[in-house]
Amino acid sequence: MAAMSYSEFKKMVDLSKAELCREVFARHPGAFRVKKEATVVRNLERIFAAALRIANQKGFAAMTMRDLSAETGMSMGALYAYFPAKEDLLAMLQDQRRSVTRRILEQRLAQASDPLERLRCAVRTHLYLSEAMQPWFFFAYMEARRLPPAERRRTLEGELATERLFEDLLRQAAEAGAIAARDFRLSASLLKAMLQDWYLKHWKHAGRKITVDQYAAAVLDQIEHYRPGPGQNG
Amino acid sequence: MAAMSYSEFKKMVDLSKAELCREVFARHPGAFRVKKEATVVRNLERIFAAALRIANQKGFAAMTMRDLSAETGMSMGALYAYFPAKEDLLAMLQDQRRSVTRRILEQRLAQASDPLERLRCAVRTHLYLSEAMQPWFFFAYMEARRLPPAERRRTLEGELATERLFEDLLRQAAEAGAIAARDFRLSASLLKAMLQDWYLKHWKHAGRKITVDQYAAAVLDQIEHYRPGPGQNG
DNA sequence: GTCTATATACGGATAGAC
DNA sequence: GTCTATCCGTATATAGAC
Repeated sequence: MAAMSYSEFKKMVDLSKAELCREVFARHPGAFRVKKEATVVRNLERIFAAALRIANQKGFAAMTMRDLSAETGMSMGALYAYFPAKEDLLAMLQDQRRSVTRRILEQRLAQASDPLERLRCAVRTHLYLSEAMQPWFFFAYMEARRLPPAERRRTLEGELATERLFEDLLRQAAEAGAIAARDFRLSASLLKAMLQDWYLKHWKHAGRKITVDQYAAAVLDQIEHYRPGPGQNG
Repeated sequence: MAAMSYSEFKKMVDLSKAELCREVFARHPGAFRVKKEATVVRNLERIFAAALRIANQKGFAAMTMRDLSAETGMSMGALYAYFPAKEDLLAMLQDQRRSVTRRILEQRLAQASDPLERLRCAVRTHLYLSEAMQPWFFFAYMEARRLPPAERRRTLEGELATERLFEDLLRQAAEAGAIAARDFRLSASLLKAMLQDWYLKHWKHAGRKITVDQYAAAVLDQIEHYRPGPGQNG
């Protein structure tokens, strides 16, 4: 498989707002007082967009239902037809991000078999996902603490699973001789930190006109050109 | 200068809770209704420790003054003798972290002149600071959004200044031939992400029994052993 | 399905005693 | 310096009309 770029990724994977909302509706059939899919999807789009915009600016706790009402143009009564409590809106956003990430990552990885290509694919896919859904990823990271214990555990476990995936991919690439050996667990940790910085400091990278493809190249460059051995350092 | 370890760092730099509180008192003379230094320091210790513990667990906005009262054992009335409003407590914590970071980083860097040593010193010092003051750094990162615009700008500018410092250190080390050339600005960005992950995911690293010295070595290893050139990749 | 109006509770901040 | 008691605004959530 040739290296996929972000624009190709976007053509192949539908992460449109409408599609995300349709999935939420499909995954939680009885969760809404409103029953007509088109209506639910249309209003969820407004709610999610507004909630992510406000919460990512001043924090979910500081966002009031009145803020959300004003930003969506919906009344408070109408909002409560789409989630039983404010806290459930938070869980919905977290859950959808996690579900999409896992699904897409698995799909994309299944298409590559060469170890180095799999590693590159995973890095790029993670960055592309967080680019296409930046507000969702930022929100999930910053608000993970506020989840109820059960949801919190699931999010944490998802994070660790992703990290273990990267650890395995690094190890397999090294065993195939494609990259140099190293401390795979610690390297996976550092790699994850770099991937997360892409969506956590999105405004900074955007201001510098760095594209997600350039960022992916820089991260992969750093990983692939690590060559331990007798150094030139004193 | 020989490589400094975390235990040596802690012997030389006093980042005890009492010392931090003494500095806050010294830096804001008229800010407290209570005037006796010993009393202010003793109570600030309790307040800061409790506030960081609660806020880092569930977020500053979700921490109520009643929570803080219970955790400190002080009454609400007493608390308000140490800050005019909840928001000012937030600013105080942010401000003190920023002030300490800038001061210590400058002090330590002034002691090294060799470019590679300066780079290593900066990386280690940043990690050691965030290890010694982990709750402060975590808090500052997660709650930066909630600051009033003026304070917010100062924090942001401090972050960018630190990143520019790392960019310069990388460039100078490369010009001295100590490390390979690369995109210095982007590399500084990635470096910063790795440094921040140390305190953002502190529980994870601690659970894996990674010491801050091991982490520093891994980060420096990755930077110093980057060797672009004809690769073994297909 | 959506709106207006409101019940109910909780949080920040202060007054005034000791 | 610290405590108790309380004021008052504001937040979530709901009831019931349309």
